Amino acid sequence: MRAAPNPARRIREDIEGRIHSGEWKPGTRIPIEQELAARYGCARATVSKALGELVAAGLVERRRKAGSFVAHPPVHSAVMTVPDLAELIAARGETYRWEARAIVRRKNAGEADTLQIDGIHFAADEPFALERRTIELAEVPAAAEANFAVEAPGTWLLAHIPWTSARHVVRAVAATRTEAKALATGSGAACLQLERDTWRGDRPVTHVRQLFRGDRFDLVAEFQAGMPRREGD
Amino acid sequence: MRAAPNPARRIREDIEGRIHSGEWKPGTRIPIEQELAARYGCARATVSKALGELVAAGLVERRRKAGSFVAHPPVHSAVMTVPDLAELIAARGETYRWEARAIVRRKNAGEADTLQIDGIHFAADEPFALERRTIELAEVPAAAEANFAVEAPGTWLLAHIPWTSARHVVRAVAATRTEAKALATGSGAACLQLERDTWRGDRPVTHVRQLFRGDRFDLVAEFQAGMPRREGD
DNA sequence: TGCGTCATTATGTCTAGACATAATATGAGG
DNA sequence: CCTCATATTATGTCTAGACATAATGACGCA
Repeated sequence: MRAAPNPARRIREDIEGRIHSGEWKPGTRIPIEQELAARYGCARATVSKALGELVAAGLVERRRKAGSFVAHPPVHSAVMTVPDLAELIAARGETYRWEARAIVRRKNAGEADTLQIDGIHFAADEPFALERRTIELAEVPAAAEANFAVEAPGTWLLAHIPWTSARHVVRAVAATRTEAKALATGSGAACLQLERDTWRGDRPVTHVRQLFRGDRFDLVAEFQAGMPRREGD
Repeated sequence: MRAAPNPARRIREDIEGRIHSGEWKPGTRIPIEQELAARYGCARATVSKALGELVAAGLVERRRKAGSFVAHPPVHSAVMTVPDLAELIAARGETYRWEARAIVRRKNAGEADTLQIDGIHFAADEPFALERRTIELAEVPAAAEANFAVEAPGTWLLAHIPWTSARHVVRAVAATRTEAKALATGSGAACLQLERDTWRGDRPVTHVRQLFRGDRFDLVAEFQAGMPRREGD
């Protein structure tokens, strides 16, 4: 007879429950793995795996010899998804269109060439976001061949270029007169500005600045204390 | 002789490297676990563990029977830290102050009581953020005893109340005349609005709306493709 | 008392093998 | 040619045992 279909999961959820219910407060020592193994009737490796997942979730801390402890107040962080605009707009049921305004290849003396692209993302034929993007041609030579007049650079890059780290800065700004005109809104309108720098290793790949009309766009971030879960878990 | 001090890690880093270098492009099939085990001279469980970590990192997808594949464009998501304002301002080297404007206990017929708190966060005696918070007293009875005229509710809640999930919505809005006055800025100024709903299980704990002057506050989010690593790994 | 050493302990990692499970590929029958 | 049942296959999970490693705490010596 199998003890249970999913011991590791059962252990994880049990401990999660005790932490969330407040039964085990931050700093509380969790029984040693041997004991948990005995209690749940499984191997120590299974307990260890469950605890490992709880560590990854930020709920538990482990120290050799000392033991496992309930982690101190979960860091208040959230996973923000920065979607590909084409997909996001399609998901809303509106037709997406990209319109390039200017594509400039900049030859920097001594430095690497860059490609700078200005354009507008449309949703249902209304301007949705302004974008200015800089691509480092040294890191992304293939970009010189891509036709950004037709395909949005974000979509193209996502499909072609691997990156390893990114930094986002979100800020509220007032639209300048030019920006307001391009976004079909009033001068000084509140806009959400999203800046993103992307690197591969320690070398910059691309920089984007996207400007959204504040009344047309929200950024949503979710956080599950416990697990950065992937679907149906 | 031991094969190597850290096979799992070696495997993970090797595969990571191949993906980031572009040698294995998105969609590429990764050799089956048996073969990797043979190649690296270790047990299949070890390979499986390494692949599991790469899945958690979003670099790899695994499908039963089909095999393991290099994941398609890493989901463009980022970890956004939503700091406690008192800490954030202290970290800037400015003095923090909370000023409550109105504390209202709302008795809702048939529903649970709520506590609504309006106030302002100050940094260096300048208004930094407006806040309106609603606390569900059914979930947080202790809140009735707390003195929110003195202590900021966010700080108090973080220290006292466990939560399990949160949802954030970030938006750019124009300040109303009242809001602008409270923030010492002009009417219609672009502000970053952060709304946060927090739950314990499926029951709401608190709702906050914070309004920041756009020229005084950024939200920064970082993302490391590869691993939501914790220290020195 | 104070300090360095060493045994102990709990986690960290790995192995070899087993069985479960889901999805694909194959083949039989219509 | 299409459809459904079946065999195959690669991942998913678990076990029992082994050894590594780091940190603690106890012991003994100065």
